Amino acid sequence: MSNDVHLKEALDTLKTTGVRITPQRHAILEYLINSMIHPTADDIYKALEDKFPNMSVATVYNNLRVFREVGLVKELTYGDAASRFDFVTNDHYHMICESCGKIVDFHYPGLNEVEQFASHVTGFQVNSHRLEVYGTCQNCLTGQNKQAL
Amino acid sequence: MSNDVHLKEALDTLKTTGVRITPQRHAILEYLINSMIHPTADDIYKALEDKFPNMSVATVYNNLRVFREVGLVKELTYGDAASRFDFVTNDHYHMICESCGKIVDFHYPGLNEVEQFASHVTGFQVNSHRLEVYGTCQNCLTGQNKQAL
DNA sequence: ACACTAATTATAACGATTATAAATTAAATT
DNA sequence: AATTTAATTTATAATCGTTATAATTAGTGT
Repeated sequence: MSNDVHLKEALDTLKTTGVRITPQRHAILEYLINSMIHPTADDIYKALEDKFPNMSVATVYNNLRVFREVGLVKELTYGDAASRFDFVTNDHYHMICESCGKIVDFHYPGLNEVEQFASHVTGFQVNSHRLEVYGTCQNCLTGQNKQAL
Repeated sequence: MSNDVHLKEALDTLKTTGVRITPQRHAILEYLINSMIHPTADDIYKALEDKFPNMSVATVYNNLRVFREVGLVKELTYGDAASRFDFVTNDHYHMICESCGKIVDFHYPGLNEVEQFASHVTGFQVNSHRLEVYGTCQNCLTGQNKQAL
């Protein structure tokens, strides 16, 4: 599915949910959809400061929260470090480079059985799960491109 | 394996690694091993303030970092919210109640194949993975014990 | 017991995120 | 198109978890 369609559908979702479509929201969504880097709030803020010189960081955070609540966006949290935001398309997991911080999507089928198993042993009603794989990317393995996570 | 043995082994690990065993470290380790709540740094700080009225929060954080580096402790990060710390015994995953924040351990075999698969598709060299299942615990399902996460 | 170095303490600083209040604006209604 | 109103944005300050700093204290091998 093309990015244009994704954007159009996202805007529809907002309309349906009664969330106003402001230029800032439009731009943030567009950036999120086209971005491949799983950006932080600050990445987005910086990327849009040419188009919106007066936009506040709070606006970015506020709208990312709105998008998350509506289900358009997933927040990936990393302790003290800044959260990264991911436009929701279809289910995928993340492979994270511990050397340079790069995040690569990968698809993997049914971890439903893990959910079922966990539900059975703990007695919890399961809603979702989170899986991340950590390692080192090819770039970092061959020595180039070192930078802090 | 009993908690006493765990503590003794942990102290051995420290000795072997050349990490000094201070009363504070002893107490933090002991608390971590006996605690079932996957405490935050602040939980630990508060729990030990009777025994160590002059202990600094920094000491707790410093030592948790040391323990993590030596492999005795795992840090579970949750975005803006405080990290929780888990004494490493054998491999297990976490079931997290989204209503009250309770964390329950559960064991599950080989997710190695996921690691292998991910490594294959992404070209990363895999080090580890993280899996968490989210849901609602029995207590919260039946309505009691509501509190913020 | 001594000396050497690491660990602790107290405090300030940091960075990500959120709360607040005033100003602006999207969009429903006329 | 003008009006209205509540939602949104902005600017700023505040919050909270965590880390850096520098001075003091205390483990541990000799």
